[in-house]
Amino acid sequence: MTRGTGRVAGVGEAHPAVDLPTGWRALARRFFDRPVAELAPALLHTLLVRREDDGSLTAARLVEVEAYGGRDDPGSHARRGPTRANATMFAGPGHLYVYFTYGMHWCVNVTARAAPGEGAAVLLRAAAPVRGLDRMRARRPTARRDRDLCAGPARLAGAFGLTGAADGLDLCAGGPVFLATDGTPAPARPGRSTRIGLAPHRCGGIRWRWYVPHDPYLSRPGGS
DNA sequence: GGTGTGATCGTA
DNA sequence: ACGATCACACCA
Repeated sequence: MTRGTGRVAGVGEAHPAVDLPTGWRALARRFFDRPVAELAPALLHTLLVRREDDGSLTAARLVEVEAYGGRDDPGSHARRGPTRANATMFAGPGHLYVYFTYGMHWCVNVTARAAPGEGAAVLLRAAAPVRGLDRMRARRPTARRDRDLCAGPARLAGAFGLTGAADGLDLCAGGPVFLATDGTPAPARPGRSTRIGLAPHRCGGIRWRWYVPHDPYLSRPGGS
């Protein structure tokens, strides 16, 4: 699968126009074109949306994200410059960066502005399902409760059927995957912590995880 | 509710 | 070797 062509596995060619529910609007390039630590908390309460093959929408509201930067960020895939696997982190703001980890899981990021020659992206860690719950359940039969469908980066990727085939997709080109807002603002006082799952020497003391306080759909209870 | 562990493979 | 993880077993 070619990168960034507006195609996703199991999905046809990019569709130029998407009929969104009343009050929803797709996020434009300028939304993503800012420093990653500013973009990340601004993504809370926005909607990840996928237009399925049959025209139906799968959507979930983001409640937990993490920022990953460039050479100065010891926890980032981009810390050592571009490689085959992390190339999309260097593709400019508003692209989908999907990577493979632990030999079996996919995780989804949204790229942000970065310094010249550097990369940056926001890991989508958890979301509250909004539409297409049946399809999410079909893709994730091991999820016992609906609150487990998108509670975790690999779970979220699984619920949306996003794999390496979606890596490099442009989120601002009318393609099958994009972000939208229904007018719900990001929390004025988001929860904040260090990032999850990083080896101690890679944390760098950086508190680049943001989440919606007390939200039931977080990847870990209580959020902190 | 919590903790501990095996699975599994592309990349460096 | 090592992961920006998950599901399940087991204990409480």
